[in-house]
Amino acid sequence: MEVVEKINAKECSSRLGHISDSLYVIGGKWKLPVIVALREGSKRFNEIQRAVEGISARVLSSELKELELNGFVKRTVHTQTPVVVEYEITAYADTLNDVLNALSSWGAMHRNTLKNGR
Amino acid sequence: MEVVEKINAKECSSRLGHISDSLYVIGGKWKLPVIVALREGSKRFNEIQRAVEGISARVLSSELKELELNGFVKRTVHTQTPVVVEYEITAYADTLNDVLNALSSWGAMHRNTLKNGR
DNA sequence: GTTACCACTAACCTTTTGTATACTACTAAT
DNA sequence: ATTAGTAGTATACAAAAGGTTAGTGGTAAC
Repeated sequence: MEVVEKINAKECSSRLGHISDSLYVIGGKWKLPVIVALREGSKRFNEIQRAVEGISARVLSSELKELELNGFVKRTVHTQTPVVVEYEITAYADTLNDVLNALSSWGAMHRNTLKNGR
Repeated sequence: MEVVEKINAKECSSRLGHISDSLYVIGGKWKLPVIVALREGSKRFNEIQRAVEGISARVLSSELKELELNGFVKRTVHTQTPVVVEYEITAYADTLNDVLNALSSWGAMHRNTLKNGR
C-alpha cells in the first residue's frame, strides 16, 4: 500500500484537458506578442502591426478575432472618416499573470540549466 | 507621474523569450500527455504508445527524443533478447509543477468563465 | 508456419499554420 | 496626380506538424 499521493485517472485527464485549454489560448506564434504590444496601451490595427515585428495583416486579423473571443481584447469602432478601430486589452487578460510568470521563470531557469550543461 | 510598475522594453521582450522557450518545450499536441503517462511509472515504447491514445510510433519516437534532450525523460536500453528500452521521467520534470498547476487552474477558470457567458 | 511482440524508421500524405502580394474604398496630404 | 494612411479581405503559396502505412530483424507463443 503506497501512501504517496495518487491522483486518479479521471482527475488526471481533466487536468490535462485544462492545460490544453490554456495552451490553446496562449499558444501559437503571435498571441503573446500581440497581448504584450497592447499592454503598452490601446492601439489601432496598423499600429499593432508595426509594434509586433513580422506579423502579417492576415494573421494579425485572425489573432485579434481569437483574442476578442477569449475576452482578452476589446474592439471598438469609432465611426468617423476614416473609420478608426481601437483595440485594448481587458482586465480579464490580467488573470493570465500567474501563468505568464510561471512560464517566464521556468523558461529562464531551463535556459540556464541547458547552458550550464545538465 | 504614474506609480504603476512599468517594465522596460528589454525586460519585457526577454520575458517574452523565456515564455516562448517554455511553450516550445511543453507545447504541441503530445508532450504533456507523454509526460503524464510516464508519471504513472516507467514504461517501454509500446506501453507508452498504448497509454497515450492516438499517438503514432513516428510521433512518439520524436517526442521522446525531444523530451530526453530537455532532460525530462531518461532512456535506458536493457540489452537482452529482445531488446527492451525503458523510459522514465526524471526529477527535473518535477520543476514543471508550478507551470502545470498555473496552466491547469487558469484553464479550468477560463472554461467556466466562457460557459457562464462572459 | 503463421501470427504477434519488440523498438523503431522511411516514405509519403494531409492538415495546420504562417507568409506574400495584391486589392477594396475612402481621406488627406504633397 | 501621386503617395500614404485607414482596416482589413482574397488568393495563392510555403513550411511545419502530425498521420498512415509498411517494413526491419529477431524471438517466442500457438
